Amino acid sequence: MGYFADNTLCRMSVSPSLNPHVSVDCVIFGFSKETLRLLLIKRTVPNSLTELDDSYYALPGDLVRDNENLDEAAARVLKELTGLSGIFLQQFQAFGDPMRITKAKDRAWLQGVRQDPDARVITVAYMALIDSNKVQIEPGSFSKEAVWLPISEVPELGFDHNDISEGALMALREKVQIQPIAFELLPEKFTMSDLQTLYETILERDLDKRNFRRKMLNSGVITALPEKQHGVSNKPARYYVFNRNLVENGGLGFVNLKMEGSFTMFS
Amino acid sequence: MGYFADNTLCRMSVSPSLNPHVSVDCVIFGFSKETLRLLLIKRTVPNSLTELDDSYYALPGDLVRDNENLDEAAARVLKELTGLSGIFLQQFQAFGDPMRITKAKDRAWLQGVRQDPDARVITVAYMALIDSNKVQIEPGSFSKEAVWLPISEVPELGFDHNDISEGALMALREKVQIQPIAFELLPEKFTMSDLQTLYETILERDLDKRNFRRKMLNSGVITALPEKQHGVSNKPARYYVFNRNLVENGGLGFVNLKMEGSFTMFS
DNA sequence: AACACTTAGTGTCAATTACACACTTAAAAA
DNA sequence: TTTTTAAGTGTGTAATTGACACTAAGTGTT
Repeated sequence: MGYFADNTLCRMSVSPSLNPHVSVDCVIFGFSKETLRLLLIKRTVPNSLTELDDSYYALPGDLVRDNENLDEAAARVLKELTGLSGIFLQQFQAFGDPMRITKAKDRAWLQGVRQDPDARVITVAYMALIDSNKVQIEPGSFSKEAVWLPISEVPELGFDHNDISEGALMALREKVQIQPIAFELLPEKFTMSDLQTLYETILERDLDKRNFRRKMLNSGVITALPEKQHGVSNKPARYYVFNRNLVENGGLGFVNLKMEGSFTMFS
Repeated sequence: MGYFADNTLCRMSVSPSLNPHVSVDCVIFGFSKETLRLLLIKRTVPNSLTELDDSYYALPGDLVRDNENLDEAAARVLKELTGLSGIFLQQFQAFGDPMRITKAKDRAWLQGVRQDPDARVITVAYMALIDSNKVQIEPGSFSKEAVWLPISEVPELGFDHNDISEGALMALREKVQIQPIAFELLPEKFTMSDLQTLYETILERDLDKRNFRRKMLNSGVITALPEKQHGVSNKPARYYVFNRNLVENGGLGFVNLKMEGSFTMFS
């Protein structure tokens, strides 16, 4: 009933040509087994009319509530799904094509879940970077099932979520070369090889081992630990940690990881 | 009456905690007299209750219509105000704080203009880069008055438009160092000094003349014309043009204009 | 105990790029 | 003719990039 306390809100729909809804969607990246993955949820169409194939994958997302801002809404979605907060979460683009919702399955799902299944929804997309080991998927309000799928194996998703995912991946590729954020995908302690493999995976290109080490160490964004690997059947690798505090407090100056063949400026 | 053709739309407000409206706002940059400027509109509060000071500046913007996507809405706002289309226009951030509309003047203005003045509005912000000489301000639907104000003299704006403007400026500073977009702010033909002054203004720092010329010329993004200035009381400067086609067709590879003191990667 | 296997870890040199720096040139105005 | 103003030009040093191959330290096998 509290919803109706302010009945002016009901007038919102008086000018329907101007009234799309707003949601947030989270493109959640993880990295395991040398593969970039997305955390996707499985939706089952309620009261399905079609006999077969009535479930599909989608990005976790939800409508934005009145009492929260966009960042808060995205953080809420992330927390409800993974139980985690304090995660790297960055808005990257709003999607608002009026034709976003055309697929039959999408409409069927909305029919069962939304008050107004035909309303146009504009979505603000966020990307999250998670150490996927930390995630205990909570079979919560969004979905009974959530899975990490390699980005190369992401199937056709609901709505325009394929577009959104691809946008996120492109944004990640760019950001990773400008800001030291890749670390968010690794555990606290990681080896230099872990880090290099991660960069290679994101950028889809090989990097020189020695040059990579030199750059990373010179940049000052990581610190070597005394500790090494145990129980590996080869020379044990040293562990490193990301200097989160140093980076966030600007103790390092600008750190830029540029494209090969790029042309840089200025004096 | 057409508004009510689909009465399901009226149900949108049945769950009022989920239904913000969506607008676009344009941060329109221009460059003249060696100054970066914003194109702002003056809004006069209709049926003003307050005696004095019933007008204020704001970013041009409008609610998004049902039949257009976000980019189209932004282009429409830009065109209605300036008469121009085909302008550089890029989404940079969505703003959706529930407390966006708290100022008395904003509420007063909305009261006169919107069906539901109390509705929460989420706005998708765009930045536009214009050669300000091209603009013939059309006293159209948005405003009787629009002005170019130096960014250093932008007053307190309506809503959260100061935040949005600052966000746009930061985004511009970053983008200008990654992509050759500054040219959008200059006329077709410009001198090397024009270009350098523009960069210096945006980046708020001095650049070395010789290094700047060398970099720009080596980058291949501009071409020298045979033509020179006339009627200046000093050595006439050569004119250059931006190689728009070459850049847009990727004929140049990546062009990156980096920060001083930056640290780059990879091999 | 010796050896095979696997991944970690290390240094140098050549080429490119960044950065700092000061004088000459071309036009108009005085 | 001289003054004034902004345009235009080159070099040397330091820093960074990028290419490249062998040794080290463990485990598992024979």
